[in-house]
Amino acid sequence: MEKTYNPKQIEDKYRALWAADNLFSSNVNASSDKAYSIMLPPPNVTGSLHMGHAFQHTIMDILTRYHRGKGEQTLWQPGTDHAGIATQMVVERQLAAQDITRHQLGREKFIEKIWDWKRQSGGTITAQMRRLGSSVDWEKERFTMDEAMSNAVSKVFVQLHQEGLIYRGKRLVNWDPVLHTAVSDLEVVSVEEQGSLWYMRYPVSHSDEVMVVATTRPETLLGDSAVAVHPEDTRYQHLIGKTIDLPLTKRKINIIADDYVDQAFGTGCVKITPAHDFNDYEMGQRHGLDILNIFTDDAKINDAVESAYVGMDRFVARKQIIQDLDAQGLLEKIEPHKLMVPRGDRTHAVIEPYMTDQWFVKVAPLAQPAIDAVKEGKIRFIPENWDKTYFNWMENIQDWCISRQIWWGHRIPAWYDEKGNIFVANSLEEAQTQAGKGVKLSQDTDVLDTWFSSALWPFSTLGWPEKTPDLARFYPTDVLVTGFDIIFFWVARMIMFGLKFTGEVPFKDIYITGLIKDGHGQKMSKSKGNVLDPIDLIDGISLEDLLEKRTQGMMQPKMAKKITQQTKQEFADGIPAFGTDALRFTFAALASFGRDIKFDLKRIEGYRNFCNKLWNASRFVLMNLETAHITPDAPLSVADQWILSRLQNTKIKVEKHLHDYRLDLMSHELYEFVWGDYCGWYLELSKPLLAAPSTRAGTQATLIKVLNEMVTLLHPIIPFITEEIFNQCQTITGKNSTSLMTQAYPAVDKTLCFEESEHEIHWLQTFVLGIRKIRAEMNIPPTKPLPCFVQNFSTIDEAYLQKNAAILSALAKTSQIELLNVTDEAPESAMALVGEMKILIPLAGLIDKDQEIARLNKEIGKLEQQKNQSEAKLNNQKFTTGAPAAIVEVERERLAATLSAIDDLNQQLTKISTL
RNA sequence: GGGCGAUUAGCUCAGUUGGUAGAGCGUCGCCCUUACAAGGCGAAUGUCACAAGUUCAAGUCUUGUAUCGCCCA
Repeated sequence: MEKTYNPKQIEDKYRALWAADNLFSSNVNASSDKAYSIMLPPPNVTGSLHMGHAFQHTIMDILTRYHRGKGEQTLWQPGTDHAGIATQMVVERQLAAQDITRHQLGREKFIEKIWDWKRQSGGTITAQMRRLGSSVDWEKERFTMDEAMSNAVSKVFVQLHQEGLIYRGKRLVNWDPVLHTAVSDLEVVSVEEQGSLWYMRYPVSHSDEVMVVATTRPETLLGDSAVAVHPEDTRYQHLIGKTIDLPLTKRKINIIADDYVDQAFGTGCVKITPAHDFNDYEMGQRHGLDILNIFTDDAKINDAVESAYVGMDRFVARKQIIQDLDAQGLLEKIEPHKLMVPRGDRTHAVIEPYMTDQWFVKVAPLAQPAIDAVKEGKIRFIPENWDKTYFNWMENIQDWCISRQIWWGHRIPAWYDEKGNIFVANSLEEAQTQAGKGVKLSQDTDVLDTWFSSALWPFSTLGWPEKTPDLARFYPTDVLVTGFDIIFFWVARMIMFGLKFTGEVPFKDIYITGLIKDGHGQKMSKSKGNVLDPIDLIDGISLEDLLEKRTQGMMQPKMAKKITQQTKQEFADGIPAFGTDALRFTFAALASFGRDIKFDLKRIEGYRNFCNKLWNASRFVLMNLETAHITPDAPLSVADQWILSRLQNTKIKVEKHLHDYRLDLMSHELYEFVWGDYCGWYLELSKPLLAAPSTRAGTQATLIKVLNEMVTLLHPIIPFITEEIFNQCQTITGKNSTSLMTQAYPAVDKTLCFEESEHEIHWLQTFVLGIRKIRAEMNIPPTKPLPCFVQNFSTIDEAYLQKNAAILSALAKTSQIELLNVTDEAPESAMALVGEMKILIPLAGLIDKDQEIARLNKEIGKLEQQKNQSEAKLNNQKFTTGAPAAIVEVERERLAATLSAIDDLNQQLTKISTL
């Protein structure tokens, strides 16, 4: 083995091996009586793997590999999402580079282009998943636009329509005037921006009075249907019921009262524009107001209202209207005002609430069973308080706009005849049958929201609506691993559709992960230039390349400069190659239940070091056992029993943490065991044990046994390095297996728990630590052999001393250990305690007297504090009578031990001081 | 405005049914000891945001306050 762990070489090797032997297949363990399944939240096919994916994929892979190792038939279902708008935009942009628009190309040709593109570069993300070692069943990979998936979509649409749960209607939707389509709430990002509040004078009809109306959007004046005030607002009581002569138009609008109006905002009068504001729309419904749409599809003023502004862009119109109002003396004032501006996440255009014909899902009837499923515990959120967010949304749920005015996606299975009658059917043929022969039909031009097909993902991927064996075996799935940002848009909809169409929940657990932020807690984003590519952490990247990546295609050169500066500061030497395993271990270790996870390079460096540690421990074992003949049933030394016992303990905890989805604690447990117990103590213990013929065989067997189990336990987290170690060890273990992946996950073996050995090794550790401490504080080199005495020992101490003489000499570098009677006069020494037993290291020119006095004083000081605490408790009668007897007893023992130690140290102090 | 969350070592975070506050990184010493300097040995560092309450006992439970964050309207 190499002296230093080198991830690159081994990763390529095992990726190839796993693929060649098809070890990720869900056919593995087919005869098991248990099945386990996870659906990968299908990533956007246009996308690439970001840190959030890598994080969640690591979690899913750990769960998958663990259950596969447990012998369960395990499916991790992969696939990608067609991502309607995003994908369409990618291809449109490519066409734009050649000066072609999609309209010039036509719908069919354009869609062909998209498919071409998908075939070419749609595999980016799956290629990256392979780099991560994600053990998904590639044979089952699906794409939401696959034929089978599309059929499922159409079937669901038709059935919901038949049941009256899908309808077509005119409603306000989020409209992207650049893309010319409705977009979902998820695709709208509201950001606070600096705007203005315009105070406009609205003249009351047949009166000299004006009402001053404050608005952030003066151009919507054209579409005003009313002015509203609070019913209890004393300022305006006399005006309710009168009308306003709407400026710049020839229209009259009513003054109405509605308690939605906030008296304190602006002047307490609001203009109501039902066609261009969601709240105004609601109020319009309550009061039967006209809905007057004043915009075209690209947010220019239309001709619905006769005015001078027809054809103007909304922002041009705004300026003009302000100017014109001002000219007429109708502008009272302008105040700077911060407001939330909704923008499309792709186009960055200001989103308009816009009246259009759209298809909707009537959600309320579907929502109730979905709420119940969580309430009844059929589905469990982890961490559980996410259920509150879920309920909060589900209980106030709105109908879902599912149509999009784009070309890429599942086309709505609805046809119109020339009179506008609608025929919803699975195919043109069916629609034709409904419409009658000879009737000319044309299909709806809209496509479905991508989330519509995603909502079917857990069962459509398994073959639904067919009753396939996969569906029977793997549905409901076991856990959904996802972020909280899509609880509404995806998670809730899967539950609703799952229950509706399969009668069962789509998954039993929902593990909501935190969000990966950068080292400063900032969200990673292209525009901030703080994105980390997981692949760069694996392979490493130079500063130059990183700068190039982060500033490429920046809109503002100023930002590019700032990003360059920041990046240079943070990654002065670029990023070293940490390897996949280090990255995965880092993700596991970070997977606590917090909401934000700050990703700090120092962490991954630490876990890379952990991999190196594991590597070198294996190297040690291999070097020592190369020529050994392993006797599995050789008698075990105390140290062997101890490490085996610790191992069982570790396995118990690992299982528990895994079942609680606490991968951070799971990885921490394994980290401690490997680094602390195995490397820190056991390997050191094994050195003298291997040297002695009587213990050699047992230690050889234990070294390899524990190492082998260790890598098997770690394999779900760090599959590559463990696979390599496992394979290198096969000559010693005598196994002849193709892959660690086929090995059973180690179970707890209660017969290997040795309480007494744990006790003995604990004694030994205290002994060694005591001496090390004296050495360190007295500046005695760790290599210098020390003679020492022990005094005031029990029979157990004596037995331990005798048994462990060789080990103590190896670990504490004692040259000899001499037993002294209590009555014997000890030489001038530094002292450490192991329980009641004193370890004495003769000063004899080695140890500075003053230093030892200082050391003892410090030690005594600490113990005094402890003594005071214990005494305070025990002197409190309420404690001694009120607390459980066992607790009181522990406290008593603690005090006794402390007092005895103080006593010993004080004696020693006096002794040394008087020398 | 409604909901959720956070506040623990210099930094990033654990802390399981209340029972002596932990880890990693960083810092400070001493060591290139044949598995590992990507390492070893040792050390220092906390009014657990604040206040009150419950309790024999509170980082942990209750209430309130402050600061910060996220989601929804």
